[in-house]
Amino acid sequence: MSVKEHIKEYKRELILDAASKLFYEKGFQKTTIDDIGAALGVTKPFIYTYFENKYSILEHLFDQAFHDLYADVIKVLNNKEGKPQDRLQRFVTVYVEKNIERQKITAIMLEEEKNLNAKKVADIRRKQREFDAKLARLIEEGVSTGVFHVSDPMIASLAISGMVRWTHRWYSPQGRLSVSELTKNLSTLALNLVGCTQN
Amino acid sequence: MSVKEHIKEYKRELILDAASKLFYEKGFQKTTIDDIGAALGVTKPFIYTYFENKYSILEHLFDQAFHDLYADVIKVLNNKEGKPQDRLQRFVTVYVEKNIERQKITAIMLEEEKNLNAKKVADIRRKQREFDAKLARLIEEGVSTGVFHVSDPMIASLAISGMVRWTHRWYSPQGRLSVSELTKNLSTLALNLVGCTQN
DNA sequence: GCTCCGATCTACCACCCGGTACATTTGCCT
DNA sequence: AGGCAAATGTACCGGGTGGTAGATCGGAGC
Repeated sequence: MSVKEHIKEYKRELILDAASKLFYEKGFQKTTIDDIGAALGVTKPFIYTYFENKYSILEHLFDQAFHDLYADVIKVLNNKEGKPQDRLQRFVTVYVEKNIERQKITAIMLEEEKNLNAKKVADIRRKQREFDAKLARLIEEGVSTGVFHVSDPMIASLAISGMVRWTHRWYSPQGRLSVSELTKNLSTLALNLVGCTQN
Repeated sequence: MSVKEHIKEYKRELILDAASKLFYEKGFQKTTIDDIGAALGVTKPFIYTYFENKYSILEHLFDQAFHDLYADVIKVLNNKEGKPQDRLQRFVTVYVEKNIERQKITAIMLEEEKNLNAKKVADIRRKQREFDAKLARLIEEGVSTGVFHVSDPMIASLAISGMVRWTHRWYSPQGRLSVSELTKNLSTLALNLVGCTQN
């Protein structure tokens, strides 16, 4: 990639950053392209040389999110080394960390899904289901080896996801809890939830 | 209340119902007053005789939601009869039922909060915090009587709320689970989560 | 059957905002 | 330095949508 292309890519990132901040604060529909421009000290056509239209900014934000939010988490889920209880603990830790680290985009993904086209929504839903199924399978392993005790691994999987993803609504880095205290607490609660009898 | 006023009230409810359906499907900003009118086979000025403006429809929806979503749940939380584990189980059951029963409005409350004014948001946040604190207190009681085992009741409270509220994203009445199976499962998971050692 | 009043509709306005044509500037290459 | 292309700004358009004024319809009471 040439220097020029690097610069172009960097400008795209700046736009995406400004947009994600505004989408998080005001919502997609209520932020105008002029708002994004103003945040960068730039005018509308600047934005349009880097993105086809307003919708495409949101779409890129979702793509970026899936890439650097889920990549690591899925890696942890796919790593079959260690006992199920250790794997679950590692998973919850990374999942919580990622959710906090990228709180804005996490919130946007939940709140602005309606503004995506049907194809993109279907794509996201599919990835989400795969993710949930992977976690369910991990829980199932723990059940079959006798360390976890739940009657329905899929529900437990969805319960854990809900527990983790809800953090974006209440956790503040300025609050009484550090991220590591939070991850420690939530991974313990997750192990409780699946009825883990060993550590 | 006179017959006339009853009819007026009924028409307001019809508008709110149509609006909530559309807000759920398309989002607040993307649904027009004409959309709402069309859904009712009626024109724009009809809506405006019952609501001051578009925003006020959303506000009434939130008020209604707090009234008939939280009223019963808070009642259960306030009811101090029985052992903590029974109370927690009752709470989760009712909370899940209400979330499913009023899935549309539950989703709207999470996704459209940005469209409320600052005062209303502050009001909602305060009610939410009170709610979370009440649940935390229940968990704390269980901890102090030795049936629950969590290090931070507030986090456990928020974890349970997340677990329950997430259902609106994945539960479908057409799916494999009945509501009662769901409530049974989730209340068990909640008891696990708080490390309940008795039943 | 007539009148009056309230409920609802027709028709319209005005503004906001996504998007674009074209002018202008900037900076790179020779 | 000069010229050229790419990047960015100025100025504008046009559609969509919240909101409203005044016409019209319909029913209750006499």
